[in-house]
Amino acid sequence: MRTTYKTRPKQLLMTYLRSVKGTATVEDIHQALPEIDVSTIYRNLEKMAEEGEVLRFPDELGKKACYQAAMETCENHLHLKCLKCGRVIHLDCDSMQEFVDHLRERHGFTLSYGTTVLYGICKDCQKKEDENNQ
Amino acid sequence: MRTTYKTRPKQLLMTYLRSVKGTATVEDIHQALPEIDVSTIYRNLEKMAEEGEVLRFPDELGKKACYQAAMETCENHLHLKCLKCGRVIHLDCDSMQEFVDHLRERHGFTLSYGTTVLYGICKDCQKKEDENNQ
DNA sequence: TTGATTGCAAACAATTTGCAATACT
DNA sequence: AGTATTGCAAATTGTTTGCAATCAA
Repeated sequence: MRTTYKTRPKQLLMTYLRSVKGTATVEDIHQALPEIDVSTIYRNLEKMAEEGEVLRFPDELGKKACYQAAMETCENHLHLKCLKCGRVIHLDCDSMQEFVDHLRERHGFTLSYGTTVLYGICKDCQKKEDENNQ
Repeated sequence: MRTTYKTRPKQLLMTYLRSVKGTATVEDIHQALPEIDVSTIYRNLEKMAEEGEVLRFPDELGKKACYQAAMETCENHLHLKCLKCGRVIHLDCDSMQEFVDHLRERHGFTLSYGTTVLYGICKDCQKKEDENNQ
């Protein structure tokens, strides 16, 4: 019989996470809620992530975790990063939606969310490269 | 005038990375090449990643980095992770290829590589859920 | 009251940095 | 010779854990 207590730290944590637009690192959270110990933050986030209340992502460099409150309408973020110029292209919803539909139709998989960066060469850099090779 | 020396550690590193099918962690590399100090491995990998010679990914948990020699044909990894059962579905190449083509046609973006996990509900869990709601 | 949860401090793991010694050209 | 690069050791950063004190039910 595993009971769960509704404690102050937990409530503050969720309130804070829900108030944040995007993702927050443990450091962000601890700065916003200095009265809560980092170990408590880590412990709760892990549990909440297991239960699907919050989502966990690796940060851009894979060095720390980012958390985000799981919303009803969790946006799918998809970015295309050019290996040459570093430009980040935000993939529009239609392109994403098509892919989401494809996943459902062909794989029976209902996408809830995803954050990722795809690396490649963008249009402009490709053009430049082509011109140089001419 | 920034010159670059072709040193033994660098060569061993690249040879090793190219011999590995997928990605390798710094630990993997250091175990394979114990004569090279980890700091040297880190320093070189960072430089190589900047120059595009190797690719850097966060590992599954976002706790450490994985590196991979940048190949001509760099496989795109795409996994679908079910939020319910945790099952990981490996997305087949065709689905991926379609998406890659779409990116090129519609966005002029040439995808080099990408590693990501998309979270959602898999077919089986959906079925179970539907049955329960009936 | 009883077990879940917290804060603190110490442990761990991954990565980075300073610096003197060494290797490359 | 002169600079880039290395190995080593120490420092940093992100995360986890043990444990006694505290809190929620």
